[in-house]
Amino acid sequence: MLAVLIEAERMNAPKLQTPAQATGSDEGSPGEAELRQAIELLFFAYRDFTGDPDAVLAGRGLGRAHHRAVHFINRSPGITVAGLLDILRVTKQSLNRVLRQLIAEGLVESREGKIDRRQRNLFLTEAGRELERELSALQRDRVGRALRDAGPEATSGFRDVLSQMIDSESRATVLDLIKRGAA
Amino acid sequence: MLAVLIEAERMNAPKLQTPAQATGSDEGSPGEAELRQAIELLFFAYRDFTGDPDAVLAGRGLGRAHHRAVHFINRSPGITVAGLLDILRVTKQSLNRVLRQLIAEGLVESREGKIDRRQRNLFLTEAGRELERELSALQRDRVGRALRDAGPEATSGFRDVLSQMIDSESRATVLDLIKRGAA
DNA sequence: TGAGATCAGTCAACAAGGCTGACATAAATT
DNA sequence: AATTTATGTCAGCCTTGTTGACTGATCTCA
Repeated sequence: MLAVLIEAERMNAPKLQTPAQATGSDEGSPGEAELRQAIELLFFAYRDFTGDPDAVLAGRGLGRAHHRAVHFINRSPGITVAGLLDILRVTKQSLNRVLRQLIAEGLVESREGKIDRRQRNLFLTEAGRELERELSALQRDRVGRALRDAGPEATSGFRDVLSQMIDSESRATVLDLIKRGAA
Repeated sequence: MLAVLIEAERMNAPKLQTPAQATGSDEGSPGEAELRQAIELLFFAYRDFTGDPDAVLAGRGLGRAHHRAVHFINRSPGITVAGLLDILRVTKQSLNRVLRQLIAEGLVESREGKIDRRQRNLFLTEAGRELERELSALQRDRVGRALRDAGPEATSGFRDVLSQMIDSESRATVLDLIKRGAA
């Protein structure tokens, strides 16, 4: 194994090519090779980013879908099912399966809406908050370390690029959602 | 629907909070709210990033797993099954199912290794290359536009942060893999 | 040369988490 | 009173991951 990959030096991580010269594109616009690198970087980074929580969740018989629900319920306690559907963009059947499990395991509580009694307001129980803290601690460690090591300039570049990657029609809405805290 | 999200102004995307003051962390290290924002940004951006190709693939009866295989075969023509397993980190049964379909559809060709006849060297057929071009064009458009709009400074910050997010044990190896082109 | 390791492929069974379609109920709205 | 909305649920399907067991061909090494 590792056939292709063995001989890489483990220390001093090789810097990726810098924008300018590297891939020939005359101006500031990224060349083909640069784009491929960015795309692959996204793939590998995202894989490791989701890897830590996945491992914890697997031990509990839960999956990434549960993590997403727990994250957004923690973030906006009392969020309705429809609100969560909007954010996650899955079908209600899909979400419902996840919520049912979370409620059965005592991680999430569903209360009848006070203004509109058809709605259900979702909350984490203490056990749910504990799980959330465990999962987010892992991701905050990883992301926090990356941002710190890369520095504040890089951090703002990272944010700018990711923001621009969001569908332009929903960008403002999504960024606004992200910007507001728990609310 | 969109209950929570409606009233966001669509124009002039709201800037996320800036590192310094915003979340109280005394020094340059990111605060809790900043980290949550970065994590959510990653989630939303990655979702849209994978959305374009997913839509095309769905029309062909293929999925994201096929995309990954096609991408890395295109990138390293002649790669062996073991090499691909190493990169994708899935089981050979899982990969084999995907490869079998790709070969059956005439998108991938598997040739007996010349040096080691146990190995199989994988190549895209012309149809495979065409699909690859279609898929990567979508992603290159999105990522290219994002990098261009965010500028070269942001681009390098984006790369730095993502690089730091990769597991430190495999970072050098992975970055080296990314850095080399098709080779 | 012969034993054992390695590369690839396969079968079977299972689980997570997407999806569609059809329906039911309670509550709100018109 | 009729209709719409919010939620929940049943049933069935698909993709893509998993484990475990086993085969055949080929390479390597003692």
